[in-house]
Amino acid sequence: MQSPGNLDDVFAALADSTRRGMLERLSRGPANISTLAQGYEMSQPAISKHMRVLEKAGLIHREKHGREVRVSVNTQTVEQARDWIAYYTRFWKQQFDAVEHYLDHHHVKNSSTEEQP
Amino acid sequence: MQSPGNLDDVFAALADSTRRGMLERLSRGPANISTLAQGYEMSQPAISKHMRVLEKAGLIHREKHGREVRVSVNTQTVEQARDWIAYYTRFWKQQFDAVEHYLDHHHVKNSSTEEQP
DNA sequence: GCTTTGCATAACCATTGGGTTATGTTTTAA
DNA sequence: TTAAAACATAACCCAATGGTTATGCAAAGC
Repeated sequence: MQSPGNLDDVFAALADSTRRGMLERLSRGPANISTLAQGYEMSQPAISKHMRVLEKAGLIHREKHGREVRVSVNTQTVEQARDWIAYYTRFWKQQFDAVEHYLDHHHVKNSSTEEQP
Repeated sequence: MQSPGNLDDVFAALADSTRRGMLERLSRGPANISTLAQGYEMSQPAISKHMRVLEKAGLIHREKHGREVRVSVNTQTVEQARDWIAYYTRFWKQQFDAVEHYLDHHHVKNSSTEEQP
């Protein structure tokens, strides 16, 4: 049973283009591991390791069907990561807009890194 | 000039609670590095390294003011990461909902990992 | 002027991460 | 029943990460 995924593991799992590619592939529906491995020039154990990382992060769910493993995305964990960013983005943009507003009202655009002599 | 940040670097930067803590702190407004370091029991060079990671990822912007460095969040990069997740979340949830719908119509809930004998 | 403050940088160390080859196990196909 | 397919696991290698101490350096304070 994969944990809901702490953010350290979740973001670390997303920090690899191979794993992101697999998740993108999974947006077209669940797939076997060998299917997910298509197009990646790396050994099968390497793929296996990536799956472990994604699973430990709680980003995917595995289902054994005979000798194959069907993988699907755990939307809860994915939304958890998105929500962390989305929550703070609100405040970050807010202050960003405030600076824009300030610059706009003082007609000093393009001065972000300038030093006044 | 920091790059717009490729997703590898961005997510890797987010995969550390110290750095996420600093970004959270920055949601209350820009701050000096020494201010950001408050509450973390680690050496100053360690903090410096974290700042470099955040900057290389394009997540923050530095502004020298005398001997101090004012740090603020680069909202573009942050939104870029959020958008990647948000975009695929749509499809992931879609198929997730489809499965839910299927299970609902066949009255076979709680059967995700069961094997029928 | 001299000292302290706020950083950066270098050199080092232990751990982790992403890859490999080799091997094993279970299920399916011939 | 024997072979092949679809995985997992172990042992290893090398580069990257996150921390340290030591040092340097420019700006501020006294």
